[in-house]
Amino acid sequence: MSTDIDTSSKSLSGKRISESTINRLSLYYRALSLLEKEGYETVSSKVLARREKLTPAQVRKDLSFFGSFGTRGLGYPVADLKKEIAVILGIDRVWRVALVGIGNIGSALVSYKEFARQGFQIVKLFDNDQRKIGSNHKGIIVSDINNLATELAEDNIEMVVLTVPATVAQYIVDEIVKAGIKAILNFAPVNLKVPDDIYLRNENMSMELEYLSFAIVNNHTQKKVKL
Amino acid sequence: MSTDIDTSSKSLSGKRISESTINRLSLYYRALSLLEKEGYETVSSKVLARREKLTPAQVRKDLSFFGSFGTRGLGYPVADLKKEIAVILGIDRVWRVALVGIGNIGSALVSYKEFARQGFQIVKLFDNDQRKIGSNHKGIIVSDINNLATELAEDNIEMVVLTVPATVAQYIVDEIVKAGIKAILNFAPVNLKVPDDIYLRNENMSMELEYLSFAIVNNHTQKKVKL
DNA sequence: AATGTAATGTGAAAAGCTTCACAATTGAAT
DNA sequence: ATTCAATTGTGAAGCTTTTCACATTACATT
Ligand SMILES: NC(=O)c1ccc[n+]([C@@H]2O[C@H](COP(=O)([O-])OP(=O)(O)OC[C@H]3O[C@@H](n4cnc5c(N)ncnc54)[C@H](O)[C@@H]3O)[C@@H](O)[C@H]2O)c1
Ligand SMILES: NC(=O)c1ccc[n+]([C@@H]2O[C@H](COP(=O)([O-])OP(=O)(O)OC[C@H]3O[C@@H](n4cnc5c(N)ncnc54)[C@H](O)[C@@H]3O)[C@@H](O)[C@H]2O)c1
Repeated sequence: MSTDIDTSSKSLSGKRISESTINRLSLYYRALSLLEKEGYETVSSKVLARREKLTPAQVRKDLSFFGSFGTRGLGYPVADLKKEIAVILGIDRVWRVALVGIGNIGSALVSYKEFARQGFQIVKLFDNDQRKIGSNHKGIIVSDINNLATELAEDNIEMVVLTVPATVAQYIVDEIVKAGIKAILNFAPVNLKVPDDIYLRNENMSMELEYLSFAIVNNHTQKKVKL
Repeated sequence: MSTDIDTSSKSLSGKRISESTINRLSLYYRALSLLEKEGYETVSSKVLARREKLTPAQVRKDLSFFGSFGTRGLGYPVADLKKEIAVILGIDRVWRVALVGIGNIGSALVSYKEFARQGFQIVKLFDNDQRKIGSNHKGIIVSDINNLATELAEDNIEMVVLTVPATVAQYIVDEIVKAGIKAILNFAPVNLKVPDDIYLRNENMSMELEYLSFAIVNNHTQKKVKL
């Protein structure tokens, strides 16, 4: 047993948390939000697992990387665990996000209230189309892409959502990196080159449809593919 | 059963193909399309890997699950390999897709020409909003959600893209399943329950933003960029 | 024909991730 | 106070995926 006073969360130094674990934390967070609304005070790994189609062992293992949040015999305190996960994921704060490319998908994302509710506030929009620059989208005036660097800095932007055509995505991402942004969510179906210290995630919808196509054609089972 | 002579593709019975391998096939396909446009006739696993930030061994291993498509000393024939992958993924044909929920994100997806170019043709739209039913989106008249089952069948729809509010997603998905659809791409941030024989994929954008948030806050060293 | 070079295809090793299984702990019931 | 039931936290086992390394093959050059 530990003799010192344990402040629930563990130090992560030296530990490598897998991408899958991080993604599952998002699922736990979502499930806990719902459980909280439904009035649950505690939840077992078994119930939490069932809610997101995972296994109880997986839930416990994932959480154990970050601390001991549960009570043996009882389960996890819903509200507290939710807060803990928010801290781990870094969503216990507001992130100032800019979006570049106010086209079809960009407009849809700006209108999406759930992002702001999760702490991701889109506060800046950029485009290169003169008809769009200066126009108002959900209370935000679209800025000229030529002012990207200065306005990103002025507004303390920390993340950028990129929804420009694939043909210009690499050029724009280079500008975003030059401006000092460290995290980018890209929707263009192209493999962007960024320095090692930039966090880049890609949203690839065609890939998901192609997965479905493969599944049907090869008569494959959801988790483990059997041909 | 089959007494066919062996064609270039391997017999895959009993072999398990990982989800990652399938996803990487999509990336190879994308890279090959580009290489073809650029005029390349052959490509080595080394070059193909560099194009999508993977390793040459991974490329060769992935492809080897499905056959021997390359020539030692030379590499892979670009156009042929592209066709082979199209067959494997089942995108050497047109898929008839319906979209349910013509809101912000649904409208963006309907306008997205790249899907059709990849063989995913959105040919049917459904909504429950009287102001939307009967209206024209990119040449498609929005149908009443109440006619879902009959119209999906009449139109030989094989996949559904679901872009309705999270609160009604489970109800709608039940109807879609009842109508005999086997593949669904869901955008609502909710864990949908479907029978084992239904292929369901989820597009979760909040999860990607939360990953970025985690990465920044924890100064997370990423092994690889998420596909 | 022989040699050199490039690059595949693939078993085997290494690394990574998930599941197992159980001691430990808590709260409730007797 | 003791027993019982529930459930966590975790090392170890089991499984999957990735990487390694090299024999093999094809073509070009001499
Ligand atoms: N629409 C979808 O459903 C969908 C789905 C998946 C992926 N995508 C991808 O998302 C991206 C955007 O798609 P879309 O359908 O919204 O396209 P779109 O043409 O509607 O929007 C692109 C926007 O980017 C702006 N833009 C172009 N060049 C720019 C530049 N140099 N600087 C700043 N802004 C610039 C345009 O003015 C336009 O507003 C594309 O890469 C597309 O492949 C779209
Ligand atoms: N907008 C985004 O950028 C975004 C991003 C990620 C996820 N999502 C998710 O996608 C879904 C749609 O988001 P949105 O922003 O487009 O919302 P939206 O409200 O603009 O669109 C939803 C559409 O579904 C229709 N609808 C509602 N109930 C229906 C029913 N019973 N049958 C048929 N149609 C019905 C509505 O009439 C509307 O047209 C939501 O689940 C949302 O969480 C949206």
